Order: sequence, then structure tokens, then C-alpha cells
Amino acid sequence: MENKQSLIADARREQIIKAAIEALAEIGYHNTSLSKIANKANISTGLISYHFSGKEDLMKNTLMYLVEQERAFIKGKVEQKQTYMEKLMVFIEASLAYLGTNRGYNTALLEIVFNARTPDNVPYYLAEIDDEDQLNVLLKEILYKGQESKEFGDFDPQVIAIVIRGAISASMSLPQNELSLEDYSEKIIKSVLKMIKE
Amino acid sequence: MENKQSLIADARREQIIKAAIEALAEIGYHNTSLSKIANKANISTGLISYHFSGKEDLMKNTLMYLVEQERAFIKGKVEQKQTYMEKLMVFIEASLAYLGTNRGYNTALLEIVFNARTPDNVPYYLAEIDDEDQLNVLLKEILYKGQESKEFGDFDPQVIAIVIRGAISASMSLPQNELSLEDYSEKIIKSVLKMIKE
Amino acid sequence: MENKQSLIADARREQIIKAAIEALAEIGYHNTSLSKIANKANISTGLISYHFSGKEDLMKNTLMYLVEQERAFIKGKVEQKQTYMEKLMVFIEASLAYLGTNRGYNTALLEIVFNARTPDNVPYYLAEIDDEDQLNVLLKEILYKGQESKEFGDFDPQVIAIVIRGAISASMSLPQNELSLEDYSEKIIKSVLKMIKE
Amino acid sequence: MENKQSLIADARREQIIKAAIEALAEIGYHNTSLSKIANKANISTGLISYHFSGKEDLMKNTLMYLVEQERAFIKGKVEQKQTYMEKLMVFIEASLAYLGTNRGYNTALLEIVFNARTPDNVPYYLAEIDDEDQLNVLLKEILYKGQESKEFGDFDPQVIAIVIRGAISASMSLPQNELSLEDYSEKIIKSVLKMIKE
DNA sequence: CATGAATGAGCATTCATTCAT
DNA sequence: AATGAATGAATGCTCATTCAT
Repeated sequence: MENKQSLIADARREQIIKAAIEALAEIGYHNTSLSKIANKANISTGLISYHFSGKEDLMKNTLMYLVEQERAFIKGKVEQKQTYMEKLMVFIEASLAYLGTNRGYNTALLEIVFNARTPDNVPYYLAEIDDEDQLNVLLKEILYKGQESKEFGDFDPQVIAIVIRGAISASMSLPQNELSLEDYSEKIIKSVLKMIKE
Repeated sequence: MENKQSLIADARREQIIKAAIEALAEIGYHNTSLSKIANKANISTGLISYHFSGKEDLMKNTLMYLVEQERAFIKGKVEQKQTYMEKLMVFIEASLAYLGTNRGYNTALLEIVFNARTPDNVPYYLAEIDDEDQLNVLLKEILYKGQESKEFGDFDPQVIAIVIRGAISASMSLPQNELSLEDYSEKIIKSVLKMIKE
Repeated sequence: MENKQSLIADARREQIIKAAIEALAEIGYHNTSLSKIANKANISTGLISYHFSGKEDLMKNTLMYLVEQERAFIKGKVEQKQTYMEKLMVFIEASLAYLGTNRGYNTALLEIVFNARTPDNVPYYLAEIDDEDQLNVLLKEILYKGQESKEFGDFDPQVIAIVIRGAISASMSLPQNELSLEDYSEKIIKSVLKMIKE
Repeated sequence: MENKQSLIADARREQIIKAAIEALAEIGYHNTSLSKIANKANISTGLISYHFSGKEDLMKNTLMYLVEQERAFIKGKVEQKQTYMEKLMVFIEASLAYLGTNRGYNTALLEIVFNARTPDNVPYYLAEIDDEDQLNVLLKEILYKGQESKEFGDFDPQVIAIVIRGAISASMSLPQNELSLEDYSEKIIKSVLKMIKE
């Protein structure tokens, strides 16, 4: 019985989260009210408050959902490769591809990260939210092990990780007409290789 | 007469903008109301509406102010150098230094860019607001002319510009205790040099 | 269940409308704010916005309510009469009586008609709001059928309708001490009869 | 010196009043703010407060101006006629013609009469504003003297005056496409003659 | 006589949240 | 589990008025 109810509850929660993502992508964080989300999900406002302890809780859960989607996609691609060089290349490729194909998800994520704040008013983009960003952990691991296995040369993995992730994020502000995502991907990889080469 | 009055108005506008920056940095865009700004500036809410046509107008002007501060600082440093190699290095150095010493200004800028929207609901971070980001123009110029003068090797200036600016932005999320800004700056420069070397 | 809830909502809407009428009659349209109406109804301001989409919507509904009250009263009296002559006389009589006994309602109606504007800024008193004024339709019908049945003589029903309704409206500005409503009613009827006599 | 200043002041007052009339006709009383009037007149808001003791004072003066314009026009026409019958006919004709040619003025007048209130919150349309409406006095005089001179039959001049003025006011809500003002004028006169005939 | 800076109150509206049902 | 009625606070904004210059 509890199981069944829990299933219903879980489905409801996901339904609400998906409605939230849609709203965030379309109208942005600060126009996204609980009642607009409720509208999109065809449920009552009160029901959201029943399933989430408040707006902040909903946003935190939505963010976790979005992060998990991206992480799973990229991790899946990386695990299919053997060498760290390949893993690194596919990490960059997959990251850019995910951003390219899931504009809405990415917009929603940005809206939350740059707008939501913890109860003590720290913005998410500065907060050391729970466990350290898992994609960063993955990337640093690739770089570190690539050095250990002598595939890569000498560099500070933490710094290079930041540079790579910066380059990926920056792709968002690419002038879309001048440079295709594929070209950008290729060129970024080439540049990164120069940085990590022996 | 007009001059004097205009000076008063200009001073007021700057006072309001500075109060807005403070508020943005402290409590974030979506908690920053006109009345909180007015409070900080010790003036009435209505006076803000008298000097700016609305909240959006105030935010746009605040953004312009912030961008101009940063641009002036960095451009000043760059112009003191002769070779493009030096110009590039000081561009990165100055950018990171500015971010390090003006956390509040940078936070305020981010809050606006990622939260404000044009009247037709396009977020600033996607909108092709006014002329293309002037710092980007400056950076691309350095890279381009450095290639022409044979100081730099072969690469796509636009892509490298994005990577560099991504690395600079990403410095914001540096784990502050593990790596000093100076170290980061040095290491970034070293990595960048690898990318642009002949 | 739905029925019960809907009844609650309907009762609330009528309560709000009645509070609006009171406020309009007492302090006039442009001093009648939602919060003053809320105060009169002992509810919160937000609740008005919950039941009506905005001030204009509330005013439109209030106007419809007022018009319907008057129409129902007069139409009821008219239907009790057989000949068109009698119908016409009772139309005038009832109109004046309604105005006399429901000063507040009539004031509220005037306040709305002469102050409210459609979203495109057309005043209600010029706008071809919904169907043509139903009382006018009723009056013109009486005049027209009275001509057909040879009870009345020859005249333009539309013009006479305007004159009659003008005379009724003008009663509002009667110097109340010099001439009683009953006397006025009687004299108006006598004059009107002269106009429509064969 | 005083004379010259007074002339300037008078011109200023008229300029402000004319700007007010324009604003009232275009956007209605409740959207007409002092600053919008000031804008139209190309002067500062404060100057209006200098020449009029407040918004109510300005509106009262604007109303007086409008009433005087209409009164002068109609009285001029009436005085050119000799018999009371002719005077009556031209009174109606001129009233309707004035309304037809001065829509803006008439709209402004309505906006004031139905929106402005005395300091003790009595609406102008109910207030026994200063001297009794001068056009009403003129009309009653025509009717009364016409009876004395045996041109007209027996009726209550006050009641007939109200009816006539009601008919004139009602012309405002004439369906403009179906009936021309000239036709209406002619038909009204014919009907009125029936009422006052011996 | 005229300006423009400034105030403070009031406005309609939206929102997150609560609660009885 | 779910609804919809209700609250009270907050928001951006406009306004009539005042006042030093």
C-alpha cells in the first residue's frame, strides 16, 4: 500500500518538476510562480506545496534532476571509451552536444543556478551545493589518471579542468550563425590537446 | 543653470546606481526591490522612478555602469603594454585581478545579466544587448594582431577568445582556499601560451 | 461538491460586487480602490483579485449586475400591463420610481458608465458595450407595437425613445425640494402622451 | 507692471486650461494627471500648482471655461431671434449643433462633471454648483415668456425644460450611422412643438 | 514667474503559503 | 492525495504637492 502511494507521489513529483523546467525555460525564474507551474501541470497550487516544502525545495529538486540528466548522459559516453585521451575528448564532445540538444533543460538549469538562493541567502552559483559538482570530479579524474598513465604531459589538473569547463559553458554565448557547434567542438578539442600535450 | 541642475541629476543617478549594485551583491536581483535600493540610498522610492523610467531602465543603466568600469580598468592596463604577447598576458591578469578585487561589482553584474529580461522577456544573457561585448572585441583584436605580427601561431581567434574568457569567468567558482588568484592567473597564462604558441 | 464550492464562489462574488456598489455610491469611481472595497467586505485585497481578473473586470461585472437589477424591475412591471399605452406609462413610472428608490445603485451605475474605460481606453459611455442597452430595446418595442396596434399616432420611435430616456435620466438632477418625483412622473407622462397622440 | 504680469498670468491660465481640455478629451479624467497636462503645455508641473491651488481648482476653472463657451454660443444664436417660438427652436438647434461640432469640448466637460468632486466629496453632477446652470435659466425663461405672450400653450416650464435638455444630452448616445444630427434636430423640434402647442 | 528635484501616500496586482474539506 | 478559497505581505509604479533656487 505504502509502495503504491509512494509511486503515485513520485510520479507526481516528477510531473511537477517537468512542469517547472518548462516554465523556467519559457519565462525565467523570476516569472515562474507556483501557480504557473501548477497551471502547466494541470493541478492545483496547493498540491505543489503538499509535495514540496516550498518553492526553494522545489527548485533544489528540479536542479538535482537537471544535473543528474546531464551527468548520466556524459558519464555514459565517457565509460564507453578506453584511453584517457579518448575519454577526455568524448567528455568535451558530449558536454557540448548535450548543451546543443537540450537547450530548454540547460536554460532551466541556468535560471535556477543564477537565481535561486539558499535559506541563508547564498546564491546557488556561489554555494558549495552538496557534494562537489560531479562532472568536475569526473573531469579531474580523467585528467589526473591520464597524467598517471603518461598519456598526458605536465599541468595542474584542477586549473585545466576549470578552463575546459569554462570553454564548455562559454559555448552558450556562441554567435550561432558564424560557428557550428561541431566546428566549435573540434576546435576546442584541438586547443585543449595543445594544453595537455607532453 | 542647466549645467548645475544636470550635475545634481547625474550625481543622483550615480548614487542610485551604486545603491543598486550594493543591493544586488548582497541580496540578489530578485530580492532587490526599488524600495530596498531607495532605503540604501536614503531617498524615497518615487525619486528612483523620477530618475529612471522603471526598474528595467535602472538595471540596464547599472549594467552599463558595471561593464564600463571593468572595461576601463582592463583597457587601461592593456594599453600600457607594447607587444601583443604582453597585451594578452596583462589582459588575463587584469581581468582576474579585477574580478578578485571587485567581487561585489562582479556579483552585481552576474545578477543582472542572468536575471534581467528585456520587455519582450528575452533574458539579457541571451539578448544581443547593444554592441557586442567590448572586452571580447578587445581580446579578439589582440589575438588577431598578434597573429599578423607573427608573435602568435596559427589558431582560430574567435574560439581561443571564448576559451580565455570562459577560463576567466570560471575563476569565480574557484575553491578559494586551495588556489590563490595569483597562482591561478599564472597557470592560466601558461596554459594559454601553449595554445597560441607557434 | 463542485456545486457547493461554486455556490461559495458565487456568494463571494456577489458580496464583493455589493461592496463595490456601496463604495462607488459613497466615494465615487476614482476614489474606489480595491482595498477600500475589500475593507467594506471585510476580506483581503487579494481575494478580490482571486475572484475577478482585475479592477476592470470587477467594474464590468458590477455594471452588469446593476443593469440587470434595473431591467428586471422595470420589465416585471411592464409585463403586467396589457395595452401598449399602459405599458408605456408604467415604463416611465417604474423607471422614475426605480431611480428614486435606488439612488445608491443609480449613482454607482453612473460612476461606472462615466468613468470606466475599456482596456483600449474607450470610455464605457461611448463604447458599444455588449448588446444594445436592453431597456432601450424594450422601450422601442413598446412604441413600435403601439403604433402597429394604432394605439399611438405617427412619430419616429427611435427619436421618441431617446427623448423619453433623456427625460428619465434628467430626473436625477431634479431640484428635489421643488418637485416631487410623483408629480414629475405624472407631468412627464402627460407631456409624452402629447407627443405620441394621434 | 501688475497689469502686464496679470496678462501673462491670464494667458498662462488659459494655456493650462486648454491643455487640460485636450488631455481630458483624449485620455479621460482619471488618466489626466497634472504632469500630463504640464507635458502637453510644455511647462513644468510645479507651474500648474502655482497658477491653480490644486487639481480640483484647475478642474473647476476648466469646467467654467467650457460652460461659458457653450453658453455664449447658444445665447448668441437665441438673441438673434424675435419670437419665443423661434428662440426655442434655435436653442435646440444650436445646442445640438454645438455638441456636434465640439465633440472634444463636450467630452472634456462630461469627464469633469462626472468625475470631479467638491472638497466635501460631492460629485459635480449632483452638486448645486454655484449659480444654477445658466442654460437652464435661459431655456426656462424662453418657455415662461412664450407662455406669457400666448405663443405657447399650458405646461409646466420646469418639466418641459428638463425634458428638452434631456433630449439634447441624449443626442450624445445617438447611433451615429443611422440618424444624422440634422434629422435628429428636426425631429426633436417637431416633437417638442407637440408638447408645448396650445 | 518658472523650474525640476523630491516626498510620501496610494494604487492594482502577484505571490507563497495555509487550511478546511 | 488533492482542491480551491483565503491571507497578508511585497512589488513597481503614479500622483498631487512642496520647495529651494
